[in-house]
Amino acid sequence: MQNSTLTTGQSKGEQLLFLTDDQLRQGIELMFFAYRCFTADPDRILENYAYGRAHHRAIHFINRRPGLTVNDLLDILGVTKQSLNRVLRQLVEDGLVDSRVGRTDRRQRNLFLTDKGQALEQELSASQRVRMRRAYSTAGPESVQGFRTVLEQMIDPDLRERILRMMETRA
Amino acid sequence: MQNSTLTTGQSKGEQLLFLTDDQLRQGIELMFFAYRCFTADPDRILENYAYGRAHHRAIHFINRRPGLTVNDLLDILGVTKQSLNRVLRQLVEDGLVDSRVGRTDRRQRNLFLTDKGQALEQELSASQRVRMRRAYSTAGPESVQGFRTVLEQMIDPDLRERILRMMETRA
DNA sequence: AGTTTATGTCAGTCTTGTTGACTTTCCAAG
DNA sequence: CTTGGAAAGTCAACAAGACTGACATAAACT
Repeated sequence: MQNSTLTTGQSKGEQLLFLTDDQLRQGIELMFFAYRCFTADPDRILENYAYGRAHHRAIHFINRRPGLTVNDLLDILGVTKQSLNRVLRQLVEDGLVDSRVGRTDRRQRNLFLTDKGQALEQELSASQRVRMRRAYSTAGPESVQGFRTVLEQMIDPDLRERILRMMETRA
Repeated sequence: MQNSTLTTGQSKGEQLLFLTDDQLRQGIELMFFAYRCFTADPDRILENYAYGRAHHRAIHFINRRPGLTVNDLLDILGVTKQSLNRVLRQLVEDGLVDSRVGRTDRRQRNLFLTDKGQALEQELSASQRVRMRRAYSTAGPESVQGFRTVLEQMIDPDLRERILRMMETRA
């Protein structure tokens, strides 16, 4: 009975045993727990600054793509402008983010991290990289390749395309 | 310059190139986007029932370990009892969860899904399993193994132990 | 009998998301 | 040059879901 519930339309060949509902459910739980640990590190740091996860995300992607517009960021984060604006205003007020009027289109705002912002970004991402590095090196390169492949496939195709393009065109 | 920032103490051998800061950052972003897509499916379903992600998590683990106590669930979810209680009370009121007084220790409450609860669980987890199955089958068994290995390593050791034990002792 | 444990509850706060309405700025098409 | 609409910012109100702290109750343990 155990581990034998095959998914619809799957033959019982050994090569497909990783698609049982049980295996899928285990993957689902691993995602839940891993993500929680993954966000716990920066969350602890953010407490000291009275910021939240939303601030972290903004800082991360501004660092990733310096000069991106508010609309770009909205697109990436998938939240409303009102929600992002609250966070962004704080970061600008606190001198972590520089919001410059667009040169070609002056309606737009190009976002940059200040030195202070970069310092926090470094601190936050360092804490996550420590965890990733440990997991990667314990698991080994082949596992990491598989990890990346599956995660990519979990992302909606149109979003995946945008992300992969973003990752290629790195600073 | 690109993709060449080695992490502290890493030799430049090809076998360790997957530990550059860039690679780690890409892993971090993949986690962010994949998790968002991963939760988007059940979130859409939950809207129809006026429930949130917290309800989903409770339902998931009650289904996973029928008869678990409130304390067990608190331990797994890592939230406060006040936070869980709000959710649990709703689920009991709405007839999705059955809270029975413990037989050996009558202070405890053993939690079970009702038929109605199981139906919703099925609907929710099915939507996630569709995504997982698609990702798994596209990526292939070797990638899935790597995916699982890395995720396990991302989880704090003590929590990891408990989870793996939970996965083994499946219903 | 007193203490600890498991659970439940009330009140209040915070972050982060939402919607809706409105203004300002500015580009571009008519 | 005027005007329509897009981009951005702002204000207000609200909800979910996390938190803390205090307190209640029942049961079990010592």
